[in-house]
Amino acid sequence: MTTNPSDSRAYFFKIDTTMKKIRQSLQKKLDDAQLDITVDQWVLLDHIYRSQKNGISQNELAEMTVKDAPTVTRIIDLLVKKGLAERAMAENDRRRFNISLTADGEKKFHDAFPIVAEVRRKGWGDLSENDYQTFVRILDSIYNNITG
Amino acid sequence: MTTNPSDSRAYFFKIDTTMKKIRQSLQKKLDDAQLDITVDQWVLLDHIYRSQKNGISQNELAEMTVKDAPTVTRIIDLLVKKGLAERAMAENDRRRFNISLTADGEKKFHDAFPIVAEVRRKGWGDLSENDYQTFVRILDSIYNNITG
DNA sequence: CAGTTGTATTTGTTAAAACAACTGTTAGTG
DNA sequence: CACTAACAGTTGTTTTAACAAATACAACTG
Repeated sequence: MTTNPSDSRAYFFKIDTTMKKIRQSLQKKLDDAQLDITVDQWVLLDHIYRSQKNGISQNELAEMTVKDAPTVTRIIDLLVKKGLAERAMAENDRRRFNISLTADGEKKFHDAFPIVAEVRRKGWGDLSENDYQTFVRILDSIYNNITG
Repeated sequence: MTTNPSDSRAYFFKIDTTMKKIRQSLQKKLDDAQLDITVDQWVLLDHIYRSQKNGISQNELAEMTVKDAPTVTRIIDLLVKKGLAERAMAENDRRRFNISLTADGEKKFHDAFPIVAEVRRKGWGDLSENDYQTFVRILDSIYNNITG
């Protein structure tokens, strides 16, 4: 990072390019393992898995992942087509679906998780716990400054 | 961020969602100002502007922005269609184009820049210079760990 | 209880991402 | 010089992003 005034605070590019590299690396490893899912499908799979006790709506998934509703609809279409997730009508609100994983979906989660964890570890390298807390604090702060 | 072991180091989501919010916010402000460009078009516009002395190839733009060559081809198609950029045959290599901005492209850059800068400032808020250096160090480190 | 407002999801469209396959040009090797 | 490999860019296809508009249902208001 230079001290060129027009570059200072040009952190957008860095976040963006770093995230792109992470996505590319993760996608490649998922492909290599022949898991037949994309990174975005993994992200939804992960969120569904973690909230499976109650079942989760598409809108909730959209908000958590910062995707919009149509995007979530289409990714879930793909997950359903692949037999990894299913839509159950919510009994108290017929507009809503409760999304859950099928047995195959849970298996997929468990197959993919170690790969994701490995990329995380590799990316983090030997950065410290202190770094982690600072990093999270800054990201949260940017997030809140932008949305707030 | 919880201390749940399965969540620790789940920094991918945070980078991803923060970047999405930044993009959404910036896109909205570009739209509000009726600048008629997307965030990705802005990113290319910015990189072309900053390397305009020598003229830059599509491949170089692809590498800098971590987009692949077809994506760059198509975004430049759009910039050219909008009259913001132009392709000049490189005189010493007929495979290559030197991409540069038109007068309208430079005007667009100057019109959009304050908006981008404002979103940057808003996102950064009152985080410190020290934070900035740490943030950049960590992002660079992750980038290198992933690609290296 | 009719009418409005709000919510959950889907469909249509344009832009962008990434891979594969292709054209055309350059460089290197025998 | 012919042959091959490497390089720059384009085209085709599937997935994701995001807006707008539509459908269907729920909740509120008078």
